[in-house]
Amino acid sequence: MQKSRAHTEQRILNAVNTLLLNQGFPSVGINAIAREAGCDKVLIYRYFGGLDGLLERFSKQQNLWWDVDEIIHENMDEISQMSLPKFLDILLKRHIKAIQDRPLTQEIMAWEMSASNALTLALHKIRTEQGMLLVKKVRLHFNHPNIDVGGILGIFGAAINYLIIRTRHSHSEHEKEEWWRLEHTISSLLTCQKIPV
Amino acid sequence: MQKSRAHTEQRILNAVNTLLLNQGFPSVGINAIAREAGCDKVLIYRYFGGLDGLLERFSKQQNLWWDVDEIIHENMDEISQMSLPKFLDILLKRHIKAIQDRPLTQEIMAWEMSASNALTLALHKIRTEQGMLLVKKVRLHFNHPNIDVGGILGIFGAAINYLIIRTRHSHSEHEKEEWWRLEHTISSLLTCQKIPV
DNA sequence: CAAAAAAGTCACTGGATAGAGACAAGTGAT
DNA sequence: ATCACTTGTCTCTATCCAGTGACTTTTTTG
Repeated sequence: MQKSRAHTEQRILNAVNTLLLNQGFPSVGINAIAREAGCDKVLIYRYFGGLDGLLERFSKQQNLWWDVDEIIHENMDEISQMSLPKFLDILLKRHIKAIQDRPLTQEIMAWEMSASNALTLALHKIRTEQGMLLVKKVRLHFNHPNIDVGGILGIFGAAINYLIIRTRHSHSEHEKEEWWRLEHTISSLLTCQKIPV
Repeated sequence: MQKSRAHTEQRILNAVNTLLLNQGFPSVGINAIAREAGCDKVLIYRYFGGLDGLLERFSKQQNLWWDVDEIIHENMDEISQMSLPKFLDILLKRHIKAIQDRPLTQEIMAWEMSASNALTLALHKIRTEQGMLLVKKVRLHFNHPNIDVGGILGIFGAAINYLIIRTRHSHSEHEKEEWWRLEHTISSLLTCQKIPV
């Protein structure tokens, strides 16, 4: 084991990752991280200035949220041939996939429900920023000023986040079916084909 | 201070309530409860068999969730004059109010995101039961077999829960407006008046 | 009134936590 | 090679936590 600050810092950062994924956020503390990293906890204070500094650094080297290009990768022509509901439906499906692919983000979103720290703040910031960018971009292509695109994406996004967080540790076969049902219901609500008056 | 088991038990149960509301679920432990109740923690073990037993008793004397009658108080005639979307919209607005009126439930729902215990299990049980009853009752009045009433209520319910949990400790004036916007967007989505193809 | 049962107090164990200080070992420059 | 600096280990304090056993006080019961 070499004596190099860079390597130790990385081991500590990796320990945060491992602990969050395997034990969940309640286990993330100075002692547990040092134990997992195989180093002394005093190094966490020296190198990162404590847990909050560490989490802030950690947040910066992680890809915690989608950016707009991960959610919209059509060109202008393809978009303009679509209806707004259809397009929103696609965006939400990509949002689901993006969050499902980020178990770390799921854990931090769960953490967000009970506490505030450098990690949850970083997540909140990037999510808000990208959310506004996304709405702006959608607005650019579809001119329906009386439609609350942000509100619609916000509601379905909230529902998706809630369901992902609550089911993040159960991996039954039944679940795939549930997610399929969810996506189907979202599509129905957006495209309004299913509810007769 | 009298020496009566019944009174002490009630003081302990009240302490759980106070702690959950004022300090949040991370503070709910044997020591803190005993301190708040002004008694020795050994009594919690004797009377309730430990924290889990206490939480189970606590859950039984609380009104943690709506029952169907709190959500549907129309008679059959009134319902049959309504459209299904309009009716679901009303149900969801009542759900919002019912949860907003139960700060204890909000806290337990937040707890649910990070742990499982007697309280979260009790909440999960009653919520599932009442949810199924509600869907059943709606189905009774509106015969639209191809509409996934449970799915629709599930999605909007999830969104509402998520937003309530995340904003449960911030009481800005701005928020009332946000909730109004939320209800408005839900109405739009259900009644499908706002999204042209 | 006296004995038994219940209610309540106190002190302890064993384990975990967040910090800080003292010290040893390695590294680089002169 | 020596000196200064960095890296890393170890120890110590002070709290907090859940849980248990021994004890005293009060209440109930015969």
